[in-house]
Amino acid sequence: MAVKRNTWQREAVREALDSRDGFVSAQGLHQGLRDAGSHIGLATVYRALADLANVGEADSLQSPDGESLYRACASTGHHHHLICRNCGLTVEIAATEVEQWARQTASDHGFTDARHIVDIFGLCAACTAAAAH
Amino acid sequence: MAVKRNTWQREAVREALDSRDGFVSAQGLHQGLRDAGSHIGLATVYRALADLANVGEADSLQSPDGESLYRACASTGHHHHLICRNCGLTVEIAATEVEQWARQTASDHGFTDARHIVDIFGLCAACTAAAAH
DNA sequence: ATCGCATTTGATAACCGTTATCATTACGCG
DNA sequence: CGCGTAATGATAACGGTTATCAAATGCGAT
Repeated sequence: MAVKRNTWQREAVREALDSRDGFVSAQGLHQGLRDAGSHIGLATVYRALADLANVGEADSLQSPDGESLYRACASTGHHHHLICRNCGLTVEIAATEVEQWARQTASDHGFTDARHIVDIFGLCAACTAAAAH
Repeated sequence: MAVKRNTWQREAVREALDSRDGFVSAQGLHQGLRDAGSHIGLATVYRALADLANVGEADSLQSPDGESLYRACASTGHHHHLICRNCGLTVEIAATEVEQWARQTASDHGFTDARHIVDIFGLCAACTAAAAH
């Protein structure tokens, strides 16, 4: 484990992730890769995603029903998401103020190594209209 | 299913939830009830918690490792939590500013019916000290 | 108070996503 | 080219949640 090797599988996962706009589940990504003809294994997808998340190249969050969702992450900066609970549309939101608030609040209470979960679930304009009829 | 019946089990779950300060996992709550001498079943705890969450008497969130956590929801006001990822210590934090920010951000993007998840996970002072030696 | 019946309960099995296992493959360096 | 070792992948194990279904129980009607 001393050195990370460059395998085509890892690249495939990275690319597949980049090519998607919203969040994808590990299984979804795996399915997509298989459909595209790749013989990549499920376990490998999980490992690759976990690695990407560790290095900071991907963001992960838990969907309301317990799945882990991943998303290619603009390398710099940490941002949050506004997610349509109906169609899955995802909007990135910069939240500098919230960042600061979170850090501040955590240290006010003596907490260290603070990570925060800040995500907003709602109905996007389109789905709101569709639901209103 | 037309009418909800009042069973002692449902009450037991509600009270057990009220008596706890932070978030509890369904299994944790079940364990606690069993320890307290109750013969309540695991499935029932899950059902009761889901019901409470539906009615709005409880809030639920997903822990980073995929468990569903529940907490009694103070009827008035909505607040967030600072949770020690090691010992589970939970501190309630008022977040008026964040509330407002979330609502604003959502509507800025045309989203409606916005709920937000805002929680901070970290290491509390005690656990930080313990981990540092 | 009692009856009747539909809802709820509870032990367990099924489910689903994730992680571990371990023999096999193949990257990377000399 | 060849070796050592990390990565892969099929599958089993795992843990939390949900479904199943017979038995128990609340609740309105009597």
